[in-house]
Amino acid sequence: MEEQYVVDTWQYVLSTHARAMCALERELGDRHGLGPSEFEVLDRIVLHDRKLRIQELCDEVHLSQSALSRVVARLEKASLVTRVVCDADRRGVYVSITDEGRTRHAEALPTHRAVLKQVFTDALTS
Amino acid sequence: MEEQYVVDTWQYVLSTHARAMCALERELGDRHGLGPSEFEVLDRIVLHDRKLRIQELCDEVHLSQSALSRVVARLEKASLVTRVVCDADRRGVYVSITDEGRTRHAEALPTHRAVLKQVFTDALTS
DNA sequence: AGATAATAGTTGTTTGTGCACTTAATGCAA
DNA sequence: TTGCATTAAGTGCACAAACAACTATTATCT
Repeated sequence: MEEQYVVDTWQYVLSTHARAMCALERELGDRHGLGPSEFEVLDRIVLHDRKLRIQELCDEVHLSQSALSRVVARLEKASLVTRVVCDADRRGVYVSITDEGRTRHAEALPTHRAVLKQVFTDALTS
Repeated sequence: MEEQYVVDTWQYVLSTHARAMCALERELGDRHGLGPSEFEVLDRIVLHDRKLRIQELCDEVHLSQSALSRVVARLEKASLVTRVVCDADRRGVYVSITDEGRTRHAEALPTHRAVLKQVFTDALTS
């Protein structure tokens, strides 16, 4: 693998990530009261259309288990998800989305996609 | 632009960024006592091969001005760079790399590239 | 069965980052 | 020159994230 390819790709990833994250934080935050991590968790649950274990979420969003635990705690406090102990394995916790959570996610989804589309478009034309 | 393209690209960026950042933090930290941001700043100065203004660095690394100010402060404390007030515009600050900084950067460079190469290779084969 | 290891999730602590604000210097207009 | 806006950089504060330590439950081994 070429050195220059590695450096260029990394530069692309860094710059895209920074601009998209920044824009998502602003837009999702201002318009829907959600952080990128909060949205991501809701999005995963909606995508799978079922309750998920913390660890399953851990595999999909790029957060440590402890960070994820706190994201879920914030979401629960905002009544967007509920936590229930799994009775097959009582160590585990299922996270379900509430109706309010579904609504909020549905509202935020177009914003999320629009921001990304904008960022990727800008990346091509600059 | 296709919705699916946007979602997939974003997923790629998120996952690559997370894995590379995590690995860089670990390897650069353990082996060279540098964070990714610290390395990035040193790398930019070496690349340009001259002292740079804080704001010039700001355009190249993806950090806020305040975060950058603190990175430079940490680097200065570690004697890897020096800060001198620009006498043309006395608001500005030049950041120069020290010999020790050059040495440390030269040591860390192969690690940095190797980590990225590894991450990108894994991404292709998984 | 009892002891030990392993796993799921939460909590304490530290650290890096962004935002808003401050300080200092420069540019510009009347 | 004076007054005011602008720009460069640093600082106080709040917050999210990672790491390590902890609790509770389950699996394993003798």
